[in-house]
Amino acid sequence: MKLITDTDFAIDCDIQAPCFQHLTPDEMELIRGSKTQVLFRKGENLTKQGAFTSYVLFVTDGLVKQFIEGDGTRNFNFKIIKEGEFIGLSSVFTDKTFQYSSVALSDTRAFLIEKEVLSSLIQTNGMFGFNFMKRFCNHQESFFNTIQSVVYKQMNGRLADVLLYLNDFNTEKNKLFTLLSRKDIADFAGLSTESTVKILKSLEKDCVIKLEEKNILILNQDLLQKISKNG
Amino acid sequence: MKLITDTDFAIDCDIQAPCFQHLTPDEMELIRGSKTQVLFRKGENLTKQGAFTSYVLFVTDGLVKQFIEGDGTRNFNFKIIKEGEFIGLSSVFTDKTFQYSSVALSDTRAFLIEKEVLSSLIQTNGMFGFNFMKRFCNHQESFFNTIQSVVYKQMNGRLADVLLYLNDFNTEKNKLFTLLSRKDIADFAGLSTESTVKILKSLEKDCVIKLEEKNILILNQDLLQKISKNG
DNA sequence: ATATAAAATTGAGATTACTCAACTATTTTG
DNA sequence: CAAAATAGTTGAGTAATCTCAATTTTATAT
Repeated sequence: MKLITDTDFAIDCDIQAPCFQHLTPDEMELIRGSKTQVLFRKGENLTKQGAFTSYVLFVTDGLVKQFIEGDGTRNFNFKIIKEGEFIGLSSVFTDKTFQYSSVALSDTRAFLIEKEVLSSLIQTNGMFGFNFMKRFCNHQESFFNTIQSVVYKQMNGRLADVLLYLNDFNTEKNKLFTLLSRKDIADFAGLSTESTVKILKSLEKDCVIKLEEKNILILNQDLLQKISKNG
Repeated sequence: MKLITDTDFAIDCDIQAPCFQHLTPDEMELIRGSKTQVLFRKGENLTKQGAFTSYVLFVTDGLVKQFIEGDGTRNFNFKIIKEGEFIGLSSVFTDKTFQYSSVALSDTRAFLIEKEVLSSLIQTNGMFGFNFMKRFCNHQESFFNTIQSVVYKQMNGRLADVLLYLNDFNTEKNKLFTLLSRKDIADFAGLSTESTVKILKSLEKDCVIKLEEKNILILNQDLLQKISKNG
């Protein structure tokens, strides 16, 4: 965890983020004064489940996985965070401790904003507050899909869902799949690593996907969506 | 669905609800003007998954189950709502349609508030907005527990979790368990009805619970909590 | 009150997905 | 670069949970 001294870069970032648009210059200055930018190395924790929350993170570069820690051997991965997204929003309103852990999948830049500052801005600037909450809601929406997948579907459908979800983050710039282990993918689907490997291989045999080293290419998106529905 | 004309009662309710404390008299009048009170009979839908959201509900009396609709034969019940709680808060910020269904377990009184009114209040009255958001967050918090239970635990642990959760609503006035079928309980735990019945019977044999008609008495809360942990 | 429908219960068998063990491939470290 | 550690793969056996069918109980309607 290394501090970045280049404040120009940091200031650029917060000005560009759409959620900061409704702030007055004074309010913007308040944010600037209370934030610090941090570089998280691949594998480092941005949040730790159970730890006290004193700040909110805003990711400006990199990829992060969010997960619920289980009994030690198992985690449940529920979200990938990319640049332009917040981590730990609920701490502003209610949480004393983080409900989940977050780990950088690649070197990740984020700035940390004291939650008291955000809290007071939300209360004094209703427009900012409303947009901030909008963001928070969007975060939560995906939980319904996650629960649907985990509760109703079985192995193939769940893994299909996960592949489709992860594929959206698999760009030229950031090849998400190459950053994830088989266990990571299994933890997204709530399956054992072995089952995950077996299904991946079987999907490859059926020409739905192509496994090249760690990267995964989706060859037949339609079929994968069908598997997601019927699973 | 029958309109209640007794507005005095309705006005009493909104004044008493703690979340309406930070409103000015004018703002309160805005709420009064935009709301209508409705009586939902047992079994009626308060919200229907997929339907357009035009209002938020505030329950003043009765018990409601919230659930995600599955493939037709299966639902996943994730929450019980009692008096003093909102339904459909996220629609104020983002949702065009309801993400879940809600059905009255007993005759339920609720008032409906146009979401545009709440939306503008949140933006003009930051304090109200902040408290409103706090409420919304508390609603969402339980999702982490739900996911934990569903993903990590097996039958006994999941059912134990569900019994402990439901038991908190099982008061003298409102005997929740008598309003729930075995399938309802199964849908909370994400189990088949048959498995649920078998575990209930086995818990009764071990003197952890007592089944009297539809009501369920928890005899050994500590043991149930242990089962929840180890399951 | 009786007939009918719905819900609860029970057991047997089938299915799903996991665990374990062995092995191979890849990555990391001295 | 070699050795060790980690990650990925595969198959066989096992455990968990579901499905189905039969039966009993409870609720509803005529």
